[in-house]
Amino acid sequence: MARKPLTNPRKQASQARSRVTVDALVDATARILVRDGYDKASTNRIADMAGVSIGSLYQYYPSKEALVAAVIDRHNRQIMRRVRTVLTEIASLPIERAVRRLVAFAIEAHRIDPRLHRVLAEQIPRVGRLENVEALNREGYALFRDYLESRRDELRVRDLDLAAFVCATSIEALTHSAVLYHTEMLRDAEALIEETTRFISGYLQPTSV
Amino acid sequence: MARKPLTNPRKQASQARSRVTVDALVDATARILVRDGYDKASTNRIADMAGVSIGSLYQYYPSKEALVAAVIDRHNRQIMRRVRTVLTEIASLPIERAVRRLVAFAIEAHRIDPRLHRVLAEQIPRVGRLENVEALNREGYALFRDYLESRRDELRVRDLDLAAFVCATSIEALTHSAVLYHTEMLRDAEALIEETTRFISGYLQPTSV
DNA sequence: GTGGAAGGCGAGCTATCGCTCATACCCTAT
DNA sequence: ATAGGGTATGAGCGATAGCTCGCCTTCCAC
Repeated sequence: MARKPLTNPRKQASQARSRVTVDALVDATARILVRDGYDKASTNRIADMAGVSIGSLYQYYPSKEALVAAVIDRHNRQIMRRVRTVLTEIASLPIERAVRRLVAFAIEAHRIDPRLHRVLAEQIPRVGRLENVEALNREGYALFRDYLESRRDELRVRDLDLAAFVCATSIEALTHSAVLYHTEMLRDAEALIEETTRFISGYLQPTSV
Repeated sequence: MARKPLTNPRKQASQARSRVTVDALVDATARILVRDGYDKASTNRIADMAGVSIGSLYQYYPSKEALVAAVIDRHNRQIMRRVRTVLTEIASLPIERAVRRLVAFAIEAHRIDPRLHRVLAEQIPRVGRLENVEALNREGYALFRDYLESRRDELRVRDLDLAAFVCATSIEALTHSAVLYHTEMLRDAEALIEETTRFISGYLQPTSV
């Protein structure tokens, strides 16, 4: 079951001029994915929108999948940078406040570019970037697990790995679903944040109320 | 923003012979989606696998998307039938037992054909079946909400709609993720069910412990 | 038993896809 | 100022996609 299509860049751009080209290509790929979807995102069209010839495209990326992978990787790097920042910020906060901050962050993050987020979420599996994404997910769990570890004696949960999985997966699903499919909920985002916080911290803490 | 590609069947099969043909087409589409993915699922290939000519394929479905939509609709009907059954079964159960049953069911349901479930989940948006799926989701929420309503005085949650959304989304996300991306968790499925049940019913009930 | 509708067939059309390659321009180190 | 690698170009190739259309077969009401 050998994976044929190479999804890694072909060569590094070394001069400033070509770095512009590469950026334009990745940007154009993202824009077309959002505007037209994966099927309509042909390499010719991407090159066109980037204002670059098809030949140049293939200088840097061996396939359409490689371009999509580049968009995914870039997006994930941005998200993970934010995630790390937030998790550092909450390190010293008590559980409920920490959870509230995390939930608010998750909503913000989904709101940045919901349509790109959605298209990428859909395309990740077929571009073989699942492993990378899973790796980042696991990093996220691990970071949150560390936080839980530091508050262990305030928790009622036993298995911290499991708890981190439960919390992270739920927060992501709830915010994802609310932002993408139930936008009416965001009219009162406070209520959503409040309820989710109660949900999660009620699970973690012995009995808050 | 008119949707061009028609995704509805072209005509109803009236004779037994043609119903067989239509079934074969939908089956073949599902099998090819699972085996080769959406990109490789050409109409020629589908007709081939169904043992039917492309001409016949286009008698009943105007496009590849329509076929995928047919698979999605059929799959969703099956799932929803089960969901309704389970929600009827749990109607008389106390909260914790009801939630446990629901969680166990969700895992079962995801395990039936995980790969088909996954491919369909990925393809739903591009086939414009989102509305249908959302409608079914909402039916699911509503049914669960009815259950909550019947146990209102045992609950500590105020907004039942919100609570139903929170519970349903979380259960689906946790079981989905566990079955598709963290299969190692299923080695001890009991633990997962137990924890999720604690998670959800702890949120719903005043203070169980 | 026959005529018309329902069903089935598949060669082949057009469009577009991903991608290559021969050619030419730009930049920088010497 | 020039050599030579880095960069950019786009016509066009072979493959395959979705899909049509003219024709044949099967079914069924009468």
